[in-house]
Amino acid sequence: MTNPSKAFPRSQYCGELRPGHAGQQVQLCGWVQRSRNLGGLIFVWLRDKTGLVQLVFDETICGKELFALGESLRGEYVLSAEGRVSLRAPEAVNAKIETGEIEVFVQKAALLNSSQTPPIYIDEDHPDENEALRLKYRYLELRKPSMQAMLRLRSKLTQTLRSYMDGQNFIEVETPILTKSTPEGARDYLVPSRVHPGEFYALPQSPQIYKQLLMLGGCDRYFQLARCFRDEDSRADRQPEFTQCDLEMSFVEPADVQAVVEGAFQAVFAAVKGAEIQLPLPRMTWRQAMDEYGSDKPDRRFGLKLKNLSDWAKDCGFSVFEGAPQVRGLNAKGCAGRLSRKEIDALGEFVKGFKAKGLAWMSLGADGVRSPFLKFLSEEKAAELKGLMDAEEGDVLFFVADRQSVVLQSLGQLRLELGRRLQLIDQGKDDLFWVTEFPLLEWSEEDQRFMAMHHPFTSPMDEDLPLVGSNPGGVRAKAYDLVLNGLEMGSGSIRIHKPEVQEEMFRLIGLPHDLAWERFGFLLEAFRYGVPPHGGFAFGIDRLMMALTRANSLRDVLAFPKASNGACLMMDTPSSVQEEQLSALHIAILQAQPGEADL
RNA sequence: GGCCCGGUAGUUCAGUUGGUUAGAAUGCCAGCCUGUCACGCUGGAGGUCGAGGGUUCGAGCCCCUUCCGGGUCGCCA
Repeated sequence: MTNPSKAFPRSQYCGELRPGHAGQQVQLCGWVQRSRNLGGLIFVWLRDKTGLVQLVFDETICGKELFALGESLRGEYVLSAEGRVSLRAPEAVNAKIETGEIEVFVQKAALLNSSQTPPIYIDEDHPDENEALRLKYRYLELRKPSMQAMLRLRSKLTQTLRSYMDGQNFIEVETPILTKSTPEGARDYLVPSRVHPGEFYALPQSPQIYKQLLMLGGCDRYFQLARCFRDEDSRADRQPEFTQCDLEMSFVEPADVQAVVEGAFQAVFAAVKGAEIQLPLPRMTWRQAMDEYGSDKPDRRFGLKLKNLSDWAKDCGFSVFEGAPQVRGLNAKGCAGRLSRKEIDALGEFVKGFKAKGLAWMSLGADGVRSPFLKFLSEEKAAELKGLMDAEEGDVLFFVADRQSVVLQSLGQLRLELGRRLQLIDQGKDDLFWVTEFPLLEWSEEDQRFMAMHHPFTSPMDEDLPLVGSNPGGVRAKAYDLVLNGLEMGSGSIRIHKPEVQEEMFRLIGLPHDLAWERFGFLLEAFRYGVPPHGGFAFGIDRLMMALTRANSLRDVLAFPKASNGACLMMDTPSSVQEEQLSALHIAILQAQPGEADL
């Protein structure tokens, strides 16, 4: 019995019925997927979260009254039905549905609810249906088998994580959602205080400070499936609220944290995919990732590595290359026949989107070498270039000359674009690895100061401490990211636990002593009371789901996602509130309400 | 904030050089049909062409503004 209810008895779920149930009396509940009325015989597909089963209304068996009920059924009507499971004749078997070898002859049924004609198709045959409609009627979309499978997978994933973390001696602690605004980093969602006029809570971007305080609190090993909020524009892989598996450990170095995280991924892959992951995972330094792939989250499922040509370019004869701080190239192996001149020009436009001034190229076709800049090169330099690029007939070479950040980003993005266009990515493969030794700081042109690359509590690497005074930009951090198929799964670090190092860090990012104390005083004070060395990690559950299911968007792995502008189309939120609510919160709206502007 | 794509029946879409009453499929409604499974057959209803303005004798189509959805750059410690 799958349902103890006396009012709505249910002996099985629809999708569970098999030939072995033949002859049994079953009680089912579900929604009408489709009905086919042949006149004296009606076939109805009944659907629940497990799948479909065919009900048969035969007037000679079910009687006139029940037959009339069968005739009245329409899509998404809610039905409870009782009947006898019967093997179908061999020629009547439907191999397309799991329950296609049997059907249920209805003997009793009750119409529990009718339904309007649904605005979206509740099946897998219309995947490209209008996204806005699907979001508005998300509760209908959730009835689709693919959505049900996603929710089950997600539940399995979180159950696996909780059980694994528990086994590793972690305790789950819930940290506040109403917390303090942290000016470094992403914009916060703010919550006005009624009791404290003019003051605000912020929703957490991550439980970062709380988890460090938990280490101070002697918890030793903490984790949480934490909801996090960032008020920044969305992307296909970025939602304003998301869930992270957040963890922190005391008395550890990077390898200790990484071992726990690796184990978690191994457990998850085994549980939800039946896939085995070999540990320890591969590691690659940030420097190597940037040099070879132009990205700190490289997709290594295909080649096309970047080559540094800066030394070669110094006296190459082509002034654009000679005058640039850096020149790098990548070799699209064997693509001369697959990329037309028009497509190469389009790729030139593509890299301009990443601030590159242009894309130099060289095509080594069967009919000879073509390149807009070949005429500037001596035969010797051209030969050198081919050698450096590992070029042979059939290849197309691309080059960008600019300052390092532009060269790396534009070529890194070009590499991904080529991977997609030329379908170089092996979708059957999962590539999971660590990127380590991130820089501690990152220079911000906009603010003309160093910013913490990870966050301002990240510990420098011990061997780089002497560089802090002379070359802050060269200091590496005990910071590490986990990358899966070119997606950043998460990041972590060992934290600073020495007050004097923390003060130095605030100095490096230009945060004056007074301001640091104003913002993080509670933390700095706490650090005076015996901080254990500690570090941790956080990885996105949503992104992990996206990678596991090969989804193109986070919307596909969330029960109730937001649209790209952050709105919920189903509830139509954010929305305006009553004047009294605003005044209770001491808030006045300066601009016109949405919708009033055009009056 | 910038750029690109889209918005026509409940739904997915077509709509020619600007030209008669805006079409198809599916869904919906009615009738017929006892082995369908994308059931079939017959008939019917269904439209603010996202909204506003402009050009024109005439606009779904051209122009301007704007709203909505998707993608992306900036942004995302």
